[in-house]
Amino acid sequence: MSSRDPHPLTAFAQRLGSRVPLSEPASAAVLALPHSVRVMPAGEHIVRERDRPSHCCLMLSGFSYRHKIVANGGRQILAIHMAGDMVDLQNTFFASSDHNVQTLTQCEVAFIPRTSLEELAFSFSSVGKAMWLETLIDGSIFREWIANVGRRNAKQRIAHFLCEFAVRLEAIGLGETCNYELPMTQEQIGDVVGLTSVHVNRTLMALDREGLTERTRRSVIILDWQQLARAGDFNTHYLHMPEQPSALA
Amino acid sequence: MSSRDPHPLTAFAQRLGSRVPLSEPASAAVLALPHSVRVMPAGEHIVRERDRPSHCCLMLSGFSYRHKIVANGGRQILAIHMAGDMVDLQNTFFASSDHNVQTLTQCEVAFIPRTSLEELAFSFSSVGKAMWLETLIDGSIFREWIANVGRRNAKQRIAHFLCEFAVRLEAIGLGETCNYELPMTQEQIGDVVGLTSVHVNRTLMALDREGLTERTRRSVIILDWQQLARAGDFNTHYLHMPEQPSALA
DNA sequence: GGGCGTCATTAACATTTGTTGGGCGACAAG
DNA sequence: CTTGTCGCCCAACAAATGTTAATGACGCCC
Repeated sequence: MSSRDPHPLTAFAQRLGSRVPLSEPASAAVLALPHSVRVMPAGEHIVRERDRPSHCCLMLSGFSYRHKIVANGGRQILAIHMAGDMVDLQNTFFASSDHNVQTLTQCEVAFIPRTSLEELAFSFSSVGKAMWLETLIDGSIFREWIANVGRRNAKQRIAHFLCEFAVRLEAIGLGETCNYELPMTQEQIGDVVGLTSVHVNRTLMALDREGLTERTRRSVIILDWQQLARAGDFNTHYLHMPEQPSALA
Repeated sequence: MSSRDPHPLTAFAQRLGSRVPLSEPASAAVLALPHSVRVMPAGEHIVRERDRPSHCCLMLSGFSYRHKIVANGGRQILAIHMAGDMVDLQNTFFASSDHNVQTLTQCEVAFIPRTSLEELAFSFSSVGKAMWLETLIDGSIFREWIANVGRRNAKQRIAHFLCEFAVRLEAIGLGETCNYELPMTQEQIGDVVGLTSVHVNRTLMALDREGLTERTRRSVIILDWQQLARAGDFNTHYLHMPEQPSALA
């Protein structure tokens, strides 16, 4: 492994360490996890519903999403994942997956055997606790999304999503909070917030017209963070970030 | 502790054991957890948003619910909890709670210190794994709820909720699947499925008229399980129950 | 450079869901 | 027994969102 090609699990170890301080040996054990790195094109399945995944997948770059298909063929996106996210702690301990995971863009992913991860979690309680915290944060985001689709109107939902994406991107050091690429079609945004693509379009245009955002294709510029956050009833509390960036609401 | 008053944590130990087999000492350690039992009247707060809970709370009897309040004063219920559920694994490891938990009926709850629970989880990996599984199942239910409010219409949402409640009640040995007491007002049901109480009423009446259910006050009788499950796009898969009752869809 | 497919945009119209407000019955408090 | 409150039920109307369909822009492949 050359210096131009750092160890692929470094970012993961740092992320866990930011939740719970890791001792030197614990950190080394994380880096020693067996894994294989794969590059996957956009639109490919990482996990399918009813699969019994034997590996857990860690995002190294790119974006992926979880989703479910409902009776009438509608699709609901349940989460968006980006670099550093553990994509399948959610399913690996179940007998079979209850939802799909698919790449949104081209992705580099590291596959780690479920059993190795499990052993590690119970050999180093610091690592176990950090991983547990990660799953709890996933849960917290799920809860916020329930509230978002259940009790907010179209404008609030979309504003909230734009804010969340911005904050999460910045937290991992990709893009500025107020100017980023959103790698999704309006139909996919609709599947996130429980709206049709037509209504997503109406609402995005309205946000632009009101001067809160400025979009061109996939790029989003947030012109007035305070107002957008207010419009989306957004607050970083539920993200439980290690240190709260004080600049944001 | 007399024989008429069994150890309050027995059910909890059994529940964990149904997920991951527990050795004799592991099981004993669960029962040895320090705890204090309290009876709480209906409508009381167990956890408030922004609290830093030092104790985790285990439901012994009764029903409680998690919820968030959004900008316009709307409320979204995020989960319903019943006997045997661990109410606050969700929050105890965070610096502060991101939502509220409140009793729905009178409840008996056992408060267990967070630190004891944490120590136990890392002393006995079987217990740790079982607890982890519990939180993953909570997450799975959250995901299903996102899909429910995001992509199903009123009839589907409510039918789905009625089915879920029925199956969960039966799983813990309370009430039959097709005839139970639902301890919620129609407004609270609305807060679960993201609808107004007026529309919940319309929809419940329609289910009755179509012969799928029969209700009087808080009692629900499911006349045609198959059809109700189909109407609600309901399937027990996401509940990840230890043994699937084959009688249900 | 031309052709093709995907995606954003818009409009007209349909449907679902929300809002308001009133009546009624069950239950609890006095 | 009376009264008040709460929750269920209902109807008329309002608003939000979905549906369908057409158009144009853009990027990609040959």
